[in-house]
Amino acid sequence: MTLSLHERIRTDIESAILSGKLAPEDRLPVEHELMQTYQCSRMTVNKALSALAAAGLIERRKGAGSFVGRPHAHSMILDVPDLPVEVAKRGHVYGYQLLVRKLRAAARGNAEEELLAGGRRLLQLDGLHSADGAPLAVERRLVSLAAVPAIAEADLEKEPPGTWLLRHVPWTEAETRISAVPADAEIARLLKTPVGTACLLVERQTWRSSERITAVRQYFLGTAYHLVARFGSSRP
Amino acid sequence: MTLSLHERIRTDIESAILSGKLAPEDRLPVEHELMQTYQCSRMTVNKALSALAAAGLIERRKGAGSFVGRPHAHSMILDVPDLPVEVAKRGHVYGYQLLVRKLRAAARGNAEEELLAGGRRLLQLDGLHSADGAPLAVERRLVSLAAVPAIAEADLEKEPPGTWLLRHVPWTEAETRISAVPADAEIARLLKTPVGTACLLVERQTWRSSERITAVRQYFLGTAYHLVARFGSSRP
DNA sequence: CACCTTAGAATGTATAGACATATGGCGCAA
DNA sequence: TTGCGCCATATGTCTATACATTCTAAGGTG
Repeated sequence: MTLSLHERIRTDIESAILSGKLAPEDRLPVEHELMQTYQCSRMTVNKALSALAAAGLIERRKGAGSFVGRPHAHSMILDVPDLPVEVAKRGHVYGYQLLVRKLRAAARGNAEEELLAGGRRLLQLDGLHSADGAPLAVERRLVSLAAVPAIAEADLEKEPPGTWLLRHVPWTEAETRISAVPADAEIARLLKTPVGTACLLVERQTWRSSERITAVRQYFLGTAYHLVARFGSSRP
Repeated sequence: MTLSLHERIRTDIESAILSGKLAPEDRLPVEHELMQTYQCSRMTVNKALSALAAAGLIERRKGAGSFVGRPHAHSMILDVPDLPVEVAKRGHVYGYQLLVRKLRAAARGNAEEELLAGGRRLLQLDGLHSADGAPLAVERRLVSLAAVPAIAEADLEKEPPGTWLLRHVPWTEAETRISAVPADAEIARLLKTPVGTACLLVERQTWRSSERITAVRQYFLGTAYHLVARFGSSRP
């Protein structure tokens, strides 16, 4: 694989930074120096440096120069896969069972639900995810009918609502909270596990622009599931 | 904030994708059409499309065209904050206590430890994080002396090793596993909680290129801590 | 009908130049 | 000495063009 010139410039600088030859806050050669070094035009140098800046490795300041960025943006990519797909990838047979389907108003005094409902009704969907027939997770989901009227007619007996929503409703923003909680009586019964078992609790809300679409709480059997987040380029 | 032209083209297409106007696999207008639409040169269009491709939102195929990417959408940004900073941000007083500091060889037969050690010794660091004096998390960390010889002389009594490493050792890749486990006897004793309490277990390994730097297991008191991941721009 | 060739289309890379705009340091003046 | 303004510096954006590379589809040939 022969690299193009701007890729070569980019990787040269990248490895200088990663190897420590260039330390954080160090100043990089200015564009005209790099033009001379690589005997190329300024646009080519610019493309390489812009890519590094977009990746967060360097910081460019108009009028001042280019500088190596502070150690790291401590943020990683968290894969939040579709459960059926993820279970299948691990070699198990995925199953879903709809437990509760209920059209109702937002609970009075529950600010979260009232924001989600937006004056109209909510669709509550409780369900159980399983792998090879064994319970994996139980979820309670609320969907805003104001935002997604079409879901009232969707067939959600076999297909989990998360998957349906993924395919039918584009969202622009989402927030996920991850914590560990003991299973209460109801969760324990559904997951066929003792009360108090450690569960991974995933709470997620999604928006389209500023309109709230759905909120979900998923309780995973702690020993049977984990999330993975990555930073970096490689791929195991 | 007035956007530059290539930024405007980029955000226009971006919002068309996120709003669903452009579906995955859809073909984008070709560069010459966009030149006409925006009355600009091809380089400007190219810059916008290249940025979208770098971000993974679109895929460009030489000779064929540009296409909206597969919904790689559900990967989110997970903040992996420095614990002292995070605790302070929540308005508590952070504390750290080093429990064990031990230079040792990799455990025989433990492939993970042997890979990390790389033929040399490991530094084992066990410690307890607390907020307002109450135990928050216990961690066991192994650092490769082959990769980070300098840590042998570091003062790690007050400053947690994670913070020291963040400041002194650049890493290029990291992987985090998140799961929920019950506290065993030792963890429970250190966290001053009953055996079996639900704990959030965060396991992280970091590399510089292909050289392993450190591996850590952190047990968080489930009720006292949570992680947050986001997708999208705004939101508190 | 199956296969090969080929022309056109679309992106990839690179050049040379122009003007815009933010920065920081130097020198001049109060 | 201090403060202000100017200017050289460096990046930001954009143009117009050129040629390379790869894919697609049309059309011809056996």
